[in-house]
Amino acid sequence: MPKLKDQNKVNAIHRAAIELVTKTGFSGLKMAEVAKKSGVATGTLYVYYKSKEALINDVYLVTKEEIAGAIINPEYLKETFYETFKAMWYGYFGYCLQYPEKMLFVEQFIYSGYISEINIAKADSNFEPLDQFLIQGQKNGDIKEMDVEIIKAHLHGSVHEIVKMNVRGDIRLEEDGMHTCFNMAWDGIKT
Amino acid sequence: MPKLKDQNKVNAIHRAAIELVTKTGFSGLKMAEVAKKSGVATGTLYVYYKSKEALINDVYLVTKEEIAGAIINPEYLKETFYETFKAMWYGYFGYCLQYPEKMLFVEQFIYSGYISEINIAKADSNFEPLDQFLIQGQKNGDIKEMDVEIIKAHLHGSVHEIVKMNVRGDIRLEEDGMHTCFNMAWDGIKT
Amino acid sequence: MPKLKDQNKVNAIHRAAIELVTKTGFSGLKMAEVAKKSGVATGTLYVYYKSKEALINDVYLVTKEEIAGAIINPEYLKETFYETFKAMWYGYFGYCLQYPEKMLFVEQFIYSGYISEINIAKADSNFEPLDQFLIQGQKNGDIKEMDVEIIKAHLHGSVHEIVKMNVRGDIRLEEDGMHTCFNMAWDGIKT
Amino acid sequence: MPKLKDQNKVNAIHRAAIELVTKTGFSGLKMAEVAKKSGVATGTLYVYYKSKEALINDVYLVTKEEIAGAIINPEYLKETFYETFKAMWYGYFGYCLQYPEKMLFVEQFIYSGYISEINIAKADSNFEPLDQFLIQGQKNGDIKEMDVEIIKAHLHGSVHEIVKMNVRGDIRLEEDGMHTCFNMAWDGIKT
DNA sequence: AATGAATGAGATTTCATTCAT
DNA sequence: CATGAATGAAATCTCATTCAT
Repeated sequence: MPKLKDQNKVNAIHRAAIELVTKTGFSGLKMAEVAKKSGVATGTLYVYYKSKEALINDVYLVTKEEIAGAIINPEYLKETFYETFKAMWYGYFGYCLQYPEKMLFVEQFIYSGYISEINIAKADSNFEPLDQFLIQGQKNGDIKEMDVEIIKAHLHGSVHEIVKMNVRGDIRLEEDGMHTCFNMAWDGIKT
Repeated sequence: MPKLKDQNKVNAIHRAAIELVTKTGFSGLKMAEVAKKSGVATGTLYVYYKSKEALINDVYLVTKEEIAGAIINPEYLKETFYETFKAMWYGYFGYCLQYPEKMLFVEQFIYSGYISEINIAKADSNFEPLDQFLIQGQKNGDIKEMDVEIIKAHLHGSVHEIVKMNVRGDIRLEEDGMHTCFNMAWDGIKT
Repeated sequence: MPKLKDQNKVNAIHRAAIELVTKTGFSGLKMAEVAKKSGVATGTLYVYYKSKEALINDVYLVTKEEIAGAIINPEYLKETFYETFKAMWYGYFGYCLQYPEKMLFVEQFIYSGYISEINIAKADSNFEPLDQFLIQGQKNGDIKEMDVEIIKAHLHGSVHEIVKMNVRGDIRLEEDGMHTCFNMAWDGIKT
Repeated sequence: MPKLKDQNKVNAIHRAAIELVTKTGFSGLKMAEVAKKSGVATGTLYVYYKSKEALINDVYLVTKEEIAGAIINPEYLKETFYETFKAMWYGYFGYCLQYPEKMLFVEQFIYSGYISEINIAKADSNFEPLDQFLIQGQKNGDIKEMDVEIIKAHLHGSVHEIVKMNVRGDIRLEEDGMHTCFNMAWDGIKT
């Protein structure tokens, strides 16, 4: 969490960190480069964060919140479970396609050696409503009965890997392809 | 690839590297620690590999081959597509459950900043037969029509995330749970 | 020397610098901490002093003057050399007991790497009358014949070390102990 | 304490650190300079010590032991308390004259901000025999009755300040001067 | 004058790699 | 081949000082 103010700078620093991690991995993330890319002096990074670790953890937290927002959105509430789920899935898939760096950052973070357990828990709490939604779907007989964590893992694992393929250029996702992906997701979990 | 011989040492070095990467990520992998954990001197690492990058790439290649072997196995060939697929899926899932460090190593490698493109291609070539198998399934109308890469991404993304949950202790997979996971996978891709 | 005015702030800055030096040494003295402890902004320190060195030198000079005043005091002039000396010694000892931070600051200053030779000489000039007094004592046969600088070194070295013990809590000085200390001092220099 | 070996290097590092501290104070001690002066690479310093603080603490400990050896020496044991004390005093005074850097290092260390309490206690334990000797002298009525710590403080405070004067060139100690200094010391503590 | 965020030179520390033994 | 102490380039971090407000 930033010590002081100037949200513009905080944003620029976050953006720089995320992009650099995506390009070179956590091992390649250098404070000097973050500084340069975000247009501040190295010392300034330490005005906002007490260490590289703190910076990375903050980026994680903020990004996770953003991701939660891409899934959990009042506009996505529809008549049926299916329709709501579909809106959420497309929300998430679209987010990942648009911001694959953020998706990658978050994914790699957990195995980066920079984890703060407290932050993980804090970040996870943003997804509470999603859990509730899925549990309701199970009660209504819409989707398979099993640990909600597994369902979420199955769903986002699939999304992530597909988006990664797309980013790497190994595939080229068309409108159609996306729908088939959704069908795989839905067919997998529906009863 | 190792410069010289003594397969025992090579194995010990691989094991150490994999375990350490899982614990601290690539950013945290230190040659000194690899040496200590594998019971050799730092200098010795450079007898076997010309650099950290070379070591990591070799571990990647060897592990990818091992993984391919866990999926593509003559014993898994059955009467029907479904049965063969099932055997393969369980083969992979079982491998990941048993060696999550290897699964994680391989997964993170691509975004580690240590990639050698040549190695990636070489590693991927091991999975050719799997592609053929899936394409045949599509021709036969067993599974959905779409880019095979996407199907693979969908499947292994799901497996990885579920295994990671299990490793972290967020869920506890029983015999039953595994079957439901398989059903999610199969229901997702079947026609 | 302060650039401008507001004696309250100057005093607060001095106090802060002295206390911090006592706690962490000159190597640990940070302008940011001086600012915080004295209740001003870092920038303000540079309104009053052109550099850290200038600040430290000013504190040194002012404190040395204060110390001279604790020793050289018209009220201390008595009938005999012994009585005057005794009054001075108690004056100095009492001062050091009351302001050990100032004593320590001054003591460490010389080896701090922040010395300005001019300031040292200026500070020393305050002690001229003490030199005269001691020389007179030698002429009268009250105290041993030897370089006055040595006598002063002997006396204040003793006082400082005893006070430091007391500050550290290694000893607990009572009224009695102080008298014995004085006797050590006097017996050492008397003829 | 050194991690590994090569006592030559350890000695060179110690010597460099002591000389540099004497010249520029603790604030001026730079690892790069210690490395250069002792003829090793900066990295090598960290092979021997885990931090600047550890290095400084080790120098302190070793130097304190050396100092204890300069005072507590079987050859100094004489017929009378007076004679033994005299030998010890000259031993210490001589040591300080010969190695003023070490004396200064030790003196400044305590207020350097680099103290490790454990080390202080460990270093002090070397002086146990001296305490015993002084206590015996009090029992025999040779010297004044008072806390031994105060006597030691009085004595070494005097020695240090006189030696410092000499080093600075403010005085020039002759054979004679030294004897007078001893007389001040002895007259001060004798009964 | 006063502020405190921003700076960047410079310090400490790390770690992949080398090399004498 | 094996070793591990030594290296030094490069990274992280600090902090005196500046400067826009």
